[in-house]
Amino acid sequence: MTAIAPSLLQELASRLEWAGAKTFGAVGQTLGQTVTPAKDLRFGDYQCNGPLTLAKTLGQKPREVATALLAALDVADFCEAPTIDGPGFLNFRLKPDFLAQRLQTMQRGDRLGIPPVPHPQKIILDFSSPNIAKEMHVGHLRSTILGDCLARVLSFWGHEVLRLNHVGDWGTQFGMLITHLQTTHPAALDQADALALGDLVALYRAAKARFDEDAAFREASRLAVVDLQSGEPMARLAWQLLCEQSRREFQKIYDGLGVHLTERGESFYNPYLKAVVQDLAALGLLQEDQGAQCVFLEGFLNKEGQPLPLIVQKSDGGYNYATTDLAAVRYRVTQDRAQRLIYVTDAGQADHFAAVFQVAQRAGWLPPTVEAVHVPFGLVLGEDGKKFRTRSGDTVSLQSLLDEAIARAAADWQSRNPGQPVPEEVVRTMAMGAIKYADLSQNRTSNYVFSYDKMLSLQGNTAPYLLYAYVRVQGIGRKGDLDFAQLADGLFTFADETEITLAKHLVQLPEVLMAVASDLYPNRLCQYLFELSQKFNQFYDRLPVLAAPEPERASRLGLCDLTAKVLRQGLELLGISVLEKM
RNA sequence: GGGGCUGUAGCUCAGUAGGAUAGAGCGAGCGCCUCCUAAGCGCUAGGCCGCGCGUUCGAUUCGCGCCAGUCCCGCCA
Repeated sequence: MTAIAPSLLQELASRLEWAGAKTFGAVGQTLGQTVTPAKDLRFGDYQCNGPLTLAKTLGQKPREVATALLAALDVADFCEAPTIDGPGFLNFRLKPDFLAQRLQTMQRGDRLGIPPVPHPQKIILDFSSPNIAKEMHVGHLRSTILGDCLARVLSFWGHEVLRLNHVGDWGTQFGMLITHLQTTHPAALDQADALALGDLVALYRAAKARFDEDAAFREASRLAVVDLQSGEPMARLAWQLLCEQSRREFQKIYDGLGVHLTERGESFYNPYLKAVVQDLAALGLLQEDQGAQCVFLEGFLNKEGQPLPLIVQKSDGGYNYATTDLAAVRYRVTQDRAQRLIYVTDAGQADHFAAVFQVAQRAGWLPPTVEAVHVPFGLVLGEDGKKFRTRSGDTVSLQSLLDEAIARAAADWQSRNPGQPVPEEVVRTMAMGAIKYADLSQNRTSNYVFSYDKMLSLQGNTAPYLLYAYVRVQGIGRKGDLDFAQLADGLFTFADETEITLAKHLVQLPEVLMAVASDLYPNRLCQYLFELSQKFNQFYDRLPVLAAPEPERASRLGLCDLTAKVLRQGLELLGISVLEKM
């Protein structure tokens, strides 16, 4: 008997695929893709609806298809005999013996029994990407949190993940800013930290306003960009000072969130921009339109039905973000040798990335062997359902948002523990966990309503609820004081339904982590962990652990220990640290 | 005007390669601590799955058309 895959879903899929092919030929192979976790636990643990669909193609009755399939299907090593129910559903139930054995495997391994993928990929994950000379704001929060979580999950599977911070450190805004500073704060151009970053942000706004209304200023700014791009020393120095200052501010936030990134900003690709345009021209993809160099897109039409252009060189000869992104794709494929490019940016950039990927493919820079994918996400809204802003209408700086979450978590803790000193680490962990979990637990494609009260709540699908479940389970483990390394086989026995329910949930971890790695939806992992906590709490409520007789006591301690390990690992993959006491 | 995303319980949201009685949390009501942290658990109430048409044995899911919200739409990123 061959080994059973860590993902039982995948194991069932490949067995069904084999049995389907044997019974019905090529059309039967697709049966493997029709197995899902059971919708209702009364039906079993996994279900396959394939026979109903296949029956139509084959012109047979669904139940006949199911019966024929079962004759060729052997899952007896981990499932009870499958049943055919309703119009032709196949239902599978895991064998308790197998469950016990699988839990033991998870218990003993340092990776919860999940081996890394056999063929790791080089993956570039592009996320966070704030703009130099501006403060990070709530809009950067989702990219940073989502990107970090995806990086952690992909790394867990053994992929080589390069986390790139594609910071906005180049282009028109620097021309504006430098020109404005020349007249208002010349010291900032050649002395480090002459301005606070907050002032810099205000100055940036002022510069933008001048740029929009003052033609002379616009021209001066344009010349400043030219200076900068040609490497003129004074412009270069000013640019470096501004970048350094911003970088330090960003780092404070990344440190607070526990997020690591490699900075490789837009300026990095500057030397490659010219070649992008030249090579597009050589490939015959480039056309001039109103003075700009464009690639006309397939499938993107304007209101007259004409193809829309992707501009890669402006009429003034400058390059833009499309050029940079094309150069980046090219560099990441040829120099970094990436096999998967992932961009975590807001949904508003969907068209832009679709256009860039299309042009890169047509130019041959993005071969079919490399997957490029935009991971879009919705807006962060305030509780009024409108864009998240301060009361005065400004965008909320990320630092103030994090500080506010910590302050509220501290106040909440104090109200429940009057007169006691507030444990800084506990409060910090809860606050950061709450912010991350609130974001990650929602389907990223929808807009998300930011609410301190909800994310910090101890009830419901929140980080504090999960952290508390972990604290409870660890409390038992400490008192139980069992050395699992010393225990022989046969640790797990199931006397009660809640134990089996918990056990079945625990063994589903691999298939959930696989789904997150392929579909890039972290909310699935959150859902899994929340359900795990609920199932653990039900078990905890119903059954004694420490006071139970052997062998139940050791088995239940084993379930507690494994639950703790899965919770800790799962939360770590979300970028959330656990607490031992609350 | 064109395109993307979204529309599911009072609120915040899951879910669906088309399938068995549509799920959870919060909020509301009721119950459970001589017992491992009650920051917990159980029960009850609450739904034309935005609207209409179509494909299908079967549509919340797929297609088309509306309606509403939101974002994007050649030289910002």
